[in-house]
Amino acid sequence: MTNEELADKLYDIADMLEIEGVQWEPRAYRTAALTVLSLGADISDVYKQGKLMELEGIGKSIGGSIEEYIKTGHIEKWDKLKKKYNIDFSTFRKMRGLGPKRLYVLYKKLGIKDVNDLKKALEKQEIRELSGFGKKSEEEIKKNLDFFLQTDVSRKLLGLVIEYAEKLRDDLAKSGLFEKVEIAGSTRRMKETVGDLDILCVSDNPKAGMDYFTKMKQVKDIIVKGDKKTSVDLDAGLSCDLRIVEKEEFGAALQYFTGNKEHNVKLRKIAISKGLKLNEYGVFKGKTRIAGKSEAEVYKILGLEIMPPEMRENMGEIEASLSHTLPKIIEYNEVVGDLHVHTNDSDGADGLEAMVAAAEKAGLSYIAVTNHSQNLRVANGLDEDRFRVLNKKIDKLNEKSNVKILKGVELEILKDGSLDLPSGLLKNMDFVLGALHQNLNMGGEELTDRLIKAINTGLITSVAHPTDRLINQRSPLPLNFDKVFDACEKNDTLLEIDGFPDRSDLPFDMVKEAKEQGIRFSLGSDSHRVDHFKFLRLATAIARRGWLEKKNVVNALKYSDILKLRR
DNA sequence: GCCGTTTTCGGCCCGACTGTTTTCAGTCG
Repeated sequence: MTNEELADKLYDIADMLEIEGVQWEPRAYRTAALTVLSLGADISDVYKQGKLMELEGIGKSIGGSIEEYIKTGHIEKWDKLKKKYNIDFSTFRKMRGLGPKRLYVLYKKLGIKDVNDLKKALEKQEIRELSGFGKKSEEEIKKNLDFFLQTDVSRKLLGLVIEYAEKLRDDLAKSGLFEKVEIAGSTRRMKETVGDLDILCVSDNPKAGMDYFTKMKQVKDIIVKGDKKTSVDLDAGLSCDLRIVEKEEFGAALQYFTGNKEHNVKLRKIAISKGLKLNEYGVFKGKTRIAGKSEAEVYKILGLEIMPPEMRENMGEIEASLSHTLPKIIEYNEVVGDLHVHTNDSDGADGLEAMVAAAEKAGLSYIAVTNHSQNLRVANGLDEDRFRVLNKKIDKLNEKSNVKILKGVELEILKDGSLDLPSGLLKNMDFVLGALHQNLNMGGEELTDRLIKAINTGLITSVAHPTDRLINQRSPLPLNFDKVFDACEKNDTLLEIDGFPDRSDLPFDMVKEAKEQGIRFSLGSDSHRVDHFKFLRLATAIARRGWLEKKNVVNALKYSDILKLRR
């Protein structure tokens, strides 16, 4: 049983209760479902620790249902409701345009249970005959179904859309129709994955602005179009909301559309407790706007210090802000080196000199060249002799290079926890990334012991991409991270934040946890070619989302100091 | 059904857009 499966059940119950016309329960179930979804840990572990009821939005009744589901695999309430409403809600939730109420009408009148039934009914043009529907509704549903069936609905990787989003922003700005253009939403928070793009503009001619937007070459289809809000599908396979507001509203709107949702809900409640109202147009006392021009002004009037967008995930930042204990998180320009770089000596595409030149162009003052070790044959891993040759080459290049090069390795941690290269060589390396790549089909406990044994050699500087997850492709390894963190703390071993888009590993919530235990981090782009250095920015974003300060990140050290990391 | 910086009872974020409705419900974010 996964958190996602449980969340689906809870969302189903919410949908079915909404059909029943029940007043507030659906909201409670949705809150609980979201809590389960965004939980860092496995829900059954939380249950075993007896901490279910401590979770936000989970009380006696829903907590009981979760317990029932963990123990039996069923929730009686769900079973009962599902007998009345045998609809494939979870699939329809991923499709746009049909909510519980209209799904129920389709179910009752036409017997539509799932996407296949819907397709048939559309072919027969039955839907337009229903009261409350019409020709336009039917066409809209068909359009949404086609889009759903053709498009990969999973969230896109930030690293693959951020430049596209920035170009879209710049193209809008170049039109001259907008006073301001700003990216908001999860892209502004630098979340690892992005569902759609949110762009916020100021213009005194919204009609012309929206016309320009909907005619841009990136726009494939218009979903809704108004003066304040327009939604479109883009050629990049994701949708985009454009909002246009007045200058005086810009800060409130930027705050609102940056989110995340739970962060905003909490802010609104604070506003209410102060007798104020917060919406995307400002902070209001009665009907008078008392703030809204800038984000800082909005936070200040609510009694909060503003925090960077990366921190706005309702992970304690509002409480820290209220108590004036927000950390000063690391700035992008404070990261001066990249500590995970490959060359064509192992599986990179470009040579050492080219990579160093690209690093200089990226404004870096040093890089660690960390090619794979011999056992990773698929990546052309290097043996001891080849490393000695490469290291000599690095020493020579270092004499004339502006960008300093650390002699490194991304070292295989073998099946039994031993290291893939002799310790004599490793002791002369400047930076050793320990990595698990092979023989991963063992139990969590064995895997944890294997990694800890390697850490305890004291020869590993940093643990590469610690969970080994690949977003949308591969689950994290079943490691016991409490134990791994303890081992890192004891050996003063770093954890890596790998910024390669589908890795984004360590994930930000675990970064925050490890930081609280005093562990330090290394950041790496995991570059395999000259244009990959841009991923260091994504690693830095994860560091910021995990509340890391300058002192927690070794990439903020000078070259001479980073050499001292090795004993 | 959940929750508490005026509350253990009585609230629950709130606005934009669309279609089919003649004043609003459904959906989305």
